Amino acid sequence: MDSVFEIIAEPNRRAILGLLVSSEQSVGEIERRLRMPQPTVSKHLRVLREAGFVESTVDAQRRLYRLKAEPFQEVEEWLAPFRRFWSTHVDALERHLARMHPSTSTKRKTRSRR
Amino acid sequence: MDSVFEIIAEPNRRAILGLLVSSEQSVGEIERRLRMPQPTVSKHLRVLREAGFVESTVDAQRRLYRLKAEPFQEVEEWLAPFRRFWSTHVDALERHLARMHPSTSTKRKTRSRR
DNA sequence: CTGTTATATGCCTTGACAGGTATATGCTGC
DNA sequence: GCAGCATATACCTGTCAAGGCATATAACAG
Repeated sequence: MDSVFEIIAEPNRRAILGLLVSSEQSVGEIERRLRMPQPTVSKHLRVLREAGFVESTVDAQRRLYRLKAEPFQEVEEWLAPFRRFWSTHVDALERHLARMHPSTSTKRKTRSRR
Repeated sequence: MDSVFEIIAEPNRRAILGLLVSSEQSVGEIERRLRMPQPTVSKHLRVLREAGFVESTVDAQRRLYRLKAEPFQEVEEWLAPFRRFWSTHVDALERHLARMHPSTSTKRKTRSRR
């Protein structure tokens, strides 16, 4: 598993990363919040740790995991050239997202275009 | 293959997307430039097309592929919360370094957001 | 020391996906 | 129509990673 993209391809890993945005969490908390078996959590955390997405510190019997920045920046760098390209096509994106996630309300001030 | 992240997890697909940043390309050109067997190119293009990363138009016997914007911005949206997180770290680091080495000029790519 | 909680690891099975090769489809010009 | 080029698809196979379950390690409480 070499690239950061393979790491974030896994939905459960993205869920874990999402949890850690707010604050550091113990394995048990992640297990509880994501309703995910403990070995699964540990294994994904291992992958994330070895890829540099997270780091852990010991707190008694617990281990607290928190995010690290670098791999995210790697994604950011890859994305950069495409950003220049897509910024002219914003309207199409909104239609696209509306199709993919019909429930998600776009919280934009509805300036009634179209 | 449901999420955009699984799509871009494949190195050859990222290579194809990279090629298309500059301009649209035919299958044969991609095949030539990436030194990749033609069926492989076609298969990856199919995946990319079905995921909305590219679209094609017919030009005689050739098909010209070009990028589409939406899926990239989906990645962008996922990345956004983490960007907030890491940029504060970077800023903190810069302040730290500024105190330590007041003479050092920060030659950073101008981070155009926030 | 013993039991209990928290986390990590090992083993096995299963499924998905990428590559290779062959072949099919489609368009063009004669 | 046929020949030739460009692209797509079908089929097969190997690989690899994720999940389930059992078990190992580690730190704490008593």
